[in-house]
Amino acid sequence: MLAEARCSEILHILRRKGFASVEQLARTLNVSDMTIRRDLEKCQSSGFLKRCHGGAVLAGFNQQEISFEDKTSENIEAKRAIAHLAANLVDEGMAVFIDAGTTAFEIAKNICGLPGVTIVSNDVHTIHSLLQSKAKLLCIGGAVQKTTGSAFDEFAMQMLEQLHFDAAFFGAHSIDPQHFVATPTQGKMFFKRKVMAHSYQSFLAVDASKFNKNALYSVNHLRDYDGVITDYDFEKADLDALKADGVTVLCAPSSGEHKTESARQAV
Amino acid sequence: MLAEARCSEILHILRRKGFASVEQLARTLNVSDMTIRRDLEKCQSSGFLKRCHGGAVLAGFNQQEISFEDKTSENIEAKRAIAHLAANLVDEGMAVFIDAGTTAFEIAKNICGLPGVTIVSNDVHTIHSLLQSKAKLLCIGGAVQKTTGSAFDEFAMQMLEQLHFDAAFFGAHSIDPQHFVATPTQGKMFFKRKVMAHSYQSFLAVDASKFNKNALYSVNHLRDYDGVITDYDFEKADLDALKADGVTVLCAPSSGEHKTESARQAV
DNA sequence: CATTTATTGTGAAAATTTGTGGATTTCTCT
DNA sequence: AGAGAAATCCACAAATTTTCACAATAAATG
Repeated sequence: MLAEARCSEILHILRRKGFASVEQLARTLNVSDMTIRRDLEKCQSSGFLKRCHGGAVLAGFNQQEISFEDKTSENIEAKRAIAHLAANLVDEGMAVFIDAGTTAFEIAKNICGLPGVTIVSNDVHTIHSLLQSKAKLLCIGGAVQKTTGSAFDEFAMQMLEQLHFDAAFFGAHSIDPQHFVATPTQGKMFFKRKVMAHSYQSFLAVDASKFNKNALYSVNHLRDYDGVITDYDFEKADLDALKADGVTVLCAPSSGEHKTESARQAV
Repeated sequence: MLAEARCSEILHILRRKGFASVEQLARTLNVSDMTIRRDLEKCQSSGFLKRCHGGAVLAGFNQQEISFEDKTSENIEAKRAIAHLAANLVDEGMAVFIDAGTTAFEIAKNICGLPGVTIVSNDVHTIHSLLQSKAKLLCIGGAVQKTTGSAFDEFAMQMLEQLHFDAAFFGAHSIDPQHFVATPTQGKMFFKRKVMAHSYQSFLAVDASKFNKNALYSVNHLRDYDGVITDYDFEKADLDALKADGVTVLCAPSSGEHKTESARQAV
């Protein structure tokens, strides 16, 4: 049986049962458990399932998935470092868009103390958490997706149409090897694009775990951002490839040295 | 059974029953109670349930969840009673607007379990607290007032313009002796009026403390509502005055007897 | 046909999860 | 308030799963 066929069989089983153990799958498909683990790893990075100790669950099967991942996120350190770096890009009085997700939220926490800053977000968690801060808050309305707590429907788009940000900070679901930013939801794709179109500057904040993964909907390219803030510890070759692609990288200190390639200062 | 699957099973049980004991879960899932405790701990940190001595309750329901509200509102008992009464006015599949404030929020908690219900609110607290519920959520966007956590600016008005509710539940700052509902902010006045204009039915939910107070902006009259839900223990003379004014009063049980004056059933 | 490349299996070390017994805390009831 | 019961927490051992490096196998290439 081909590897491809095995993967789709795994997904098929998972869709029926919701979850499956490594041992079970190995027995069913007549391969070693190591092979199953490698298959699961592959499927996970394309976003179809979520790996867990002993097996895997279908992505979105239990709503836990998202918040679980976020809350227990190991790389909260990296996110802090990224947020710290991002904060330098914001000045007093700016109107800043904060994307949904924990990475962007960390940035918001770092800048909400600046005088006269306005924070705009479509993420209920972000808005709710910043109620006690000094920042002015603007909540993007719309149907709220329960798993993420964010809105990105037509209402959100419509409100966006009437706004213009000094800067926008985006998170990302994944960045593929060709340096395209991707997301698993169509609505999010359109929404993110429109936010970018309505922002003077745009920055992408991604921790190392987001690289070399895939998702269905391609949002845009890394070069479309004024800066990509990350803690990923690039190989020299990778950095050269990024530079050749016209990508501006701002490396967060957590990964060691500062590797700021043609970094621009915010206005 | 996988740990992940076990956690989602726990949540599943909890959603059905509201509460589950450690012992019970351990028996059902064939694991030790220590394991269940560790699972509950995990689920709690992702906010899906609230741990308590002997077991766990579903987050967003009973007591615990409203702990932050508790401090701001003394007469939570009355609000519960009012909310309970209000819940009878809502049926499956309805689209319901929930006003900003703790009274209306209590109502939201009471109806968010109904199948197919859509909750619409301009209150960040309400939306945020209902993320774990079954209800569909629509967040009214706009500039968020820090003190109340709600939006009622032009953006909010604009979004409202495109919505139509089956029912709207309002709170109130004050009700003056002439039975006019008042609020201290101009924006809120216009907003509330527009919500009412866009709702098939409108109900006012007010605890006893709101009566015979004043505020600058007069929103409308008690008779403009399809029902006024309260725990206020009216004198006979007061009730007659209200009836003479054409007001429909629905008294919540907390104040003793049911005094439902020409109460209407919801569609 | 030899060589490279990708895929799969194997075993040992590392990490994670689970159960157990005993100390500690919390709850209940007088 | 205090005794007794129940539940929780803690630390450690046992079992299971994962990871890593490397060997074996199969497929592809020149």
